[in-house]
Amino acid sequence: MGETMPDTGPMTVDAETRMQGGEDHRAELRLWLRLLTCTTLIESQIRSRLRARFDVTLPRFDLMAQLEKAPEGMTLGDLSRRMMVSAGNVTGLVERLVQDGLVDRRPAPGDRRSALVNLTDKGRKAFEEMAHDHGDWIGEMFDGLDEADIDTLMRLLGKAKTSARAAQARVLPTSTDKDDAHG
Amino acid sequence: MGETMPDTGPMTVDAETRMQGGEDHRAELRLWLRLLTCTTLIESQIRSRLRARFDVTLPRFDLMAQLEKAPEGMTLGDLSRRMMVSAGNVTGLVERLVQDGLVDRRPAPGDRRSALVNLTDKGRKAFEEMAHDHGDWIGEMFDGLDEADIDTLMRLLGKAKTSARAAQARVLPTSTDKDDAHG
DNA sequence: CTCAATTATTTTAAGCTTAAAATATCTCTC
DNA sequence: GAGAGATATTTTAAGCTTAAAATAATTGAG
Repeated sequence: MGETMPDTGPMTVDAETRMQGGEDHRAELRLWLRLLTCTTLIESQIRSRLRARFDVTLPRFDLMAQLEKAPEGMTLGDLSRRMMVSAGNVTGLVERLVQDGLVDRRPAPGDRRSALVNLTDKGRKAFEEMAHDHGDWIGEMFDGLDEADIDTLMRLLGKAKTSARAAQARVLPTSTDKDDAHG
Repeated sequence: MGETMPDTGPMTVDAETRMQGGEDHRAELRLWLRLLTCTTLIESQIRSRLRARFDVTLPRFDLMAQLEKAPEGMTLGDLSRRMMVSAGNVTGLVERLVQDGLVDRRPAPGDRRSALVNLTDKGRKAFEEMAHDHGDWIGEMFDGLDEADIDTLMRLLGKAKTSARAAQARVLPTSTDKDDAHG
């Protein structure tokens, strides 16, 4: 099959052959790498600037950012889900933030398993200051994009998000159905 | 100034006032959060599937992926730059991969400070198997995007990457400006 | 009510990650 | 060819992160 055909560049005989049975995911892989590069690039800068100017770590800032949007406080489980990190991770972060006096935790009313975490006054004040600079940094980082670029990215990343969640749902046994006849 | 003006919703006097001196970065912040969500979502799934099916961590897979593209091997410094992680991080990862027999390291010819890292036969074989599934997973994850979506995302994320690097260059005083090379 | 399953959190062990300091080698200039 | 500065890597300390097991409280079915 095609043994005399010369290599004609990216789309070689091998690649075509491979596509008969499975699929080629070259474009998707390149997209994934670029997405990862972008995120890593921005994340590293934010981390390093937060440390340099405020002596705070990015995960602590992220946790405080969640709390700032929740005046009633959040449980550790809420934080874990919103931040998309493990429960044990949140336990440790909250511990250290309590130590710093930036958040407090108290028993949740009505459920003795849960604790409610809140920003302290000190924490709220510190966060506002950091958030102001953080916003400027993000603005600077995306300076090269115009409004239309941002809109388009929001839309397509939304699509990607939905697609990735669908893949996740397909692979997770999903919850409590012992007799899911059709997956 | 404006002391009798009532609060009229999201765009308050405070927000407008703030915009006189500085800028508002609401759209950019939302974009950053969405970018981060997408990356985290995909990264978590890849990490968990790599662990479940191959008992390997994502950083080890990433390091092997770099080596696979470099038949001549890479120094630790090369790996650190390409993977965008610290040098000390690479030291530890290589150590553990050598332990597993997946890579080897030997003195770099001509520079006694450096070491060249290469995939072993075992490592190359293991990587190829993992890479095959990994490609499928990424393909599945971006299943909801068509070709045009992917092209547009590549283009706009490229723009974002350039913009973020520019911000970085502006803040780093010392740089020999070698980072625009991408292989 | 009672017990099994679920949910919330903590603990543990292993590994990842960074920044900064330390070591060793190299390169370039005089 | 010596010494200053640059580069490659390792070490260290602290903190982040996960998966899995353990603990504790809640819920729901019978």
